[in-house]
Amino acid sequence: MYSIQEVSERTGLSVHTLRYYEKLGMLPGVERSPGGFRQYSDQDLETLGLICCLKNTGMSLEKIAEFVRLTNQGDCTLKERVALLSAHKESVITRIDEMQKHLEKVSWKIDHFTEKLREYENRMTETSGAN
Amino acid sequence: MYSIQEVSERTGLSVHTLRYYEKLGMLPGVERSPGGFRQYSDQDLETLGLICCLKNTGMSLEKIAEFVRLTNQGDCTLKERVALLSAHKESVITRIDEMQKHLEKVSWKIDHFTEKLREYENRMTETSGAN
DNA sequence: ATAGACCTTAAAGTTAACTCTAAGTCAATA
DNA sequence: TATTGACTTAGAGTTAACTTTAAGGTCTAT
Repeated sequence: MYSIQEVSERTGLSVHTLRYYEKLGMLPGVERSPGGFRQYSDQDLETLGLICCLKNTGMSLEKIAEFVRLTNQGDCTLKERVALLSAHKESVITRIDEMQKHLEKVSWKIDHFTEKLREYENRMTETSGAN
Repeated sequence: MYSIQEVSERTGLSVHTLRYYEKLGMLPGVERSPGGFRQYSDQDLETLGLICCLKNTGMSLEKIAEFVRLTNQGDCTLKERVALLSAHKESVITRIDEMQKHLEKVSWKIDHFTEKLREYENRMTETSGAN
């Protein structure tokens, strides 16, 4: 069992964010101590790991909460969960592909500016540093 | 020369967004008709193309505006611009890499759920559809 | 038994990037 | 010439994802 502070350190999410995620239904059923403190299980950490993966690949918190809800409904939602994750996977692959294309254009620009910079520095050298 | 409407269609940005970008300093010096309407040049479209590349690879509008300001200061900012774009390029490469790692974990989960789903469906078939 | 760290909830504030509204100007057309 | 529709500005509203604040309860070490 881990305190919210420990989980914060392990996941890199702030304690505020952890409570916020719970409120959004992204991490239901976290146990409480007699005093009402959250006590995270290894399973909770596991779930948080997947949540971070989904978040870091651009899934909205709302969608993640939907996925978690399905998970808690048991095996009868397995098909839906596979569909949800597969659709997400496809969209991420597409996005990475687009980013790579855009990045290529940025690379061309860098090359172009580097060339222009070389010319500019030559001009500066020819006029022996004046202006 | 293109009207804001035409530019909106060509770039996929809304007319609101185009004016907003201009207000943020991302596209200064767009010409105006006698009546005060914006008249975009081919150069403006070119600049918008780069802006979209930078935006779609995750650069903030503020950073893009900074880049455009440098551009308008002429060749003496070439070095800075190369540095800015190169740093951006590196960060995008890193981000793509991270996304691919996260995506791999999502793929494992899909495989795992698919396997569980197969087992689940077998159970359902064995009990000949009941429950 | 009490100080100080750490926990609680509810709700307001922040930031980025739009997105929309209001009130008015300009241009082509019936 | 009067209406329609595209354009103008300034500024308010929206959404996602936090982040902070307020007001207070709990735990641990002395």
